[in-house]
Amino acid sequence: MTKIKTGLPEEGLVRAQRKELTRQSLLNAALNLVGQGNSFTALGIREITREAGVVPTAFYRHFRNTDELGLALVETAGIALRRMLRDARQSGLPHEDTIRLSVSTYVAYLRQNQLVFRFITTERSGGSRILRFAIRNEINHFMNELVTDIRAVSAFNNVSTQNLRMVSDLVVTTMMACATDILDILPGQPLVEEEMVERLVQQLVVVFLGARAWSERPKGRAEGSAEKKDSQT
Amino acid sequence: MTKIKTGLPEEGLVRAQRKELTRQSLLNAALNLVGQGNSFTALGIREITREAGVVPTAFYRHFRNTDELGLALVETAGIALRRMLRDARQSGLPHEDTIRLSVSTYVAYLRQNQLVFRFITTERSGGSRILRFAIRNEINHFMNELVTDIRAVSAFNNVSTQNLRMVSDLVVTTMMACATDILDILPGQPLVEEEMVERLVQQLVVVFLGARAWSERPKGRAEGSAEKKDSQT
DNA sequence: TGTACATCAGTGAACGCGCGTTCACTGATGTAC
DNA sequence: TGTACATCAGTGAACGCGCGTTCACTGATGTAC
Repeated sequence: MTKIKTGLPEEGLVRAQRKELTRQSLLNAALNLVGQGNSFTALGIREITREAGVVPTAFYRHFRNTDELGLALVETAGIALRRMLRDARQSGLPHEDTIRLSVSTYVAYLRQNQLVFRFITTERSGGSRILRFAIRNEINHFMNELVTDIRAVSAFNNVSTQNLRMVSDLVVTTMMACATDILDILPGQPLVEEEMVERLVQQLVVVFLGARAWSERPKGRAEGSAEKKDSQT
Repeated sequence: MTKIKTGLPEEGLVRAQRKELTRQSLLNAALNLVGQGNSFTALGIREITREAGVVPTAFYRHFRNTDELGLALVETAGIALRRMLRDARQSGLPHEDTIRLSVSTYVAYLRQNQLVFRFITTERSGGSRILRFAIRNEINHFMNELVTDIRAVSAFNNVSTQNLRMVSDLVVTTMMACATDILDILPGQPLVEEEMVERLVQQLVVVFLGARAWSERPKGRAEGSAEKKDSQT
């Protein structure tokens, strides 16, 4: 009998593909459990494999321990973040409408990758040391890209890199904090979410206004003496 | 034989006092374990009692479960926060030097109550639902007091409460994020800490500059049309 | 003050349970000829 | 194409261990008279 290639999932897949499928179901199982309110740190191998529908020992074919699985999840989150930035890079100026648009993109991604983001926000400070640093690293990458993006905006092209980093850090912190809040509200409360999104928009506007004022302040002239540029190209 | 009252600890204490001592050693044990890098959520009763030097079953004389102990810790943190605000309330204007002073107070408190704050920052997003909400509640209290304090500053006395809350939320978020970072660096790196403190100061300055610009922006006139007041009484 | 009884913080044995990890296995898939 | 062997993802039994919780207890402390 020759190989049958049907359109069904599971059938007609090579061994490596089936293995990858199991791996994914383990990752999804962990995310689902975290989504149900469990702390990832407290998850056990048996718990995860039970949720994934495989035998406990199958776990070891894919990961050495739960930390290794966690690192794989961090990578997933990093990919999502980078994808988001690519999508958001259509806009330019940090004015209120642009910010509102970017925030919309952001919140949409939060909702779309709810479980991964919940994992990130909870384990960023609560997880094991290795996990925390991996996540912080991923967020740093995100911040660096943000620096590049902000630099592209004419209003900020005379600000020192160091100050840009400081501001970007502030922006990212604000966004992450909001993610925690949004992901914690129950699904049936769209009004609360709207309020939170509006608050985030306002806070980011405040930050950017402050950043402009900062770059124009008389004291630290190291960053270049900018004249007021109400650039709205 | 009559009661002997010596100056020694443990001796000459009434039963209730001895009980309170054990309770405190349970709380401290949990904090120490969290400080050693453990996630509070993953702590067990046996682990805590072992660290405290009592038998596992003694735990139940004080708490029904670890969540109840966690709530007691949240309360401790709340007290520390309020004490800090009282200390910091000596200053007035949100200018760079004042902010630097407040931040110094803040960081000193962080160091002084290192374990409690580490507990707060890790469990704020990583703990059980009940714990997360208790912590958020405590932080909200903190924020409300901050609103009152900021309102007292002349430069902001014409800003709507809603906007003040939005800005205060931003301030608190920034401070908490910095706490996470500072508490995560190793003890022997004072330089890194200095940098982090300086960054926090700058970020808060940016936020307050932004807040002033926001309250003066032409769009939303609901907050009152403030003239520039470079108030440095 | 002294005595007799009550309280209750902390003890220690015991329980059933789920955990992580080992091991030898099975049988479908892959490979060499 | 067919055959014979190798690989290896997933299985299932078994292990020793620490867990949370129960229970009856002990003996110092507290209270009533």
